[in-house]
Amino acid sequence: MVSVRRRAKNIVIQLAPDGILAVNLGMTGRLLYFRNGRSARTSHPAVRFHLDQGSRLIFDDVRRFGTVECMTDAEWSTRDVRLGPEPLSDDFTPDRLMDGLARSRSPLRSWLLDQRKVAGVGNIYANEALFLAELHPQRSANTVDRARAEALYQGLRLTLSEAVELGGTTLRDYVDSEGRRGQYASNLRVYGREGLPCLRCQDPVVRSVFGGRSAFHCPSCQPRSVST
DNA sequence: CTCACGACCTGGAGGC
DNA sequence: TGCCTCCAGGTCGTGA
Repeated sequence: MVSVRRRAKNIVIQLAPDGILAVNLGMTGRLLYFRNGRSARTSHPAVRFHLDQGSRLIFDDVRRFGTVECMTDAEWSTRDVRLGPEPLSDDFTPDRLMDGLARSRSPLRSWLLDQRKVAGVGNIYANEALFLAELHPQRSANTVDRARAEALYQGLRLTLSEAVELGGTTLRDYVDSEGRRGQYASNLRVYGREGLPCLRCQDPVVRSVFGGRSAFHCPSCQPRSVST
């Protein structure tokens, strides 16, 4: 192993002299590291890597939606280029976001979940960013004006940087390689708060389902209509 | 091409 | 206690 990095929702492990191990945790996957001989407490181990001096790296996944793939650097590159920009990187700009939104009639929440448009945004952070930008999750992407696109850009950057700072969001299963849970769940502004007061206006948060998953929004702060 | 929807899996929570 | 239904952090294939 030479290095470990992240691209979108993939943990990218660079092997030498050529080769990539790409791990996608799916919804319940965990990549757990156990030092030399430490007993490996795993619930649903799927892949075990035996490393130097008795330490192990174990991919554990209850729902088996996660994947571990081995490929060449070239194969990884062809996949990499199909992914959208990293929202916390310099090549993600309000202009680029605005251009992407303008080309699509998808609901905003669906658009944000599409890894080809923006990389690494999941359902929780899509909902959070839309709340910060005061945009309705089902509003068509191409109806967003420049000012709102800027707000969504800032919302994405703020949400993701805060969440990274706190080690991510653990609703139930997620832990990092040392077994630590993410601490961002208690900082969520709208996700999972159905019926609870909006943090801006106190009106109750509404849950809806489209695209097969839950969306949360404040009907007052995030109106569906384009006007207002 | 874009978009909506179902499928893939398992287990925890809550209702009766 | 047990059975049933609903729900879940993601991604991919199909078909309109």
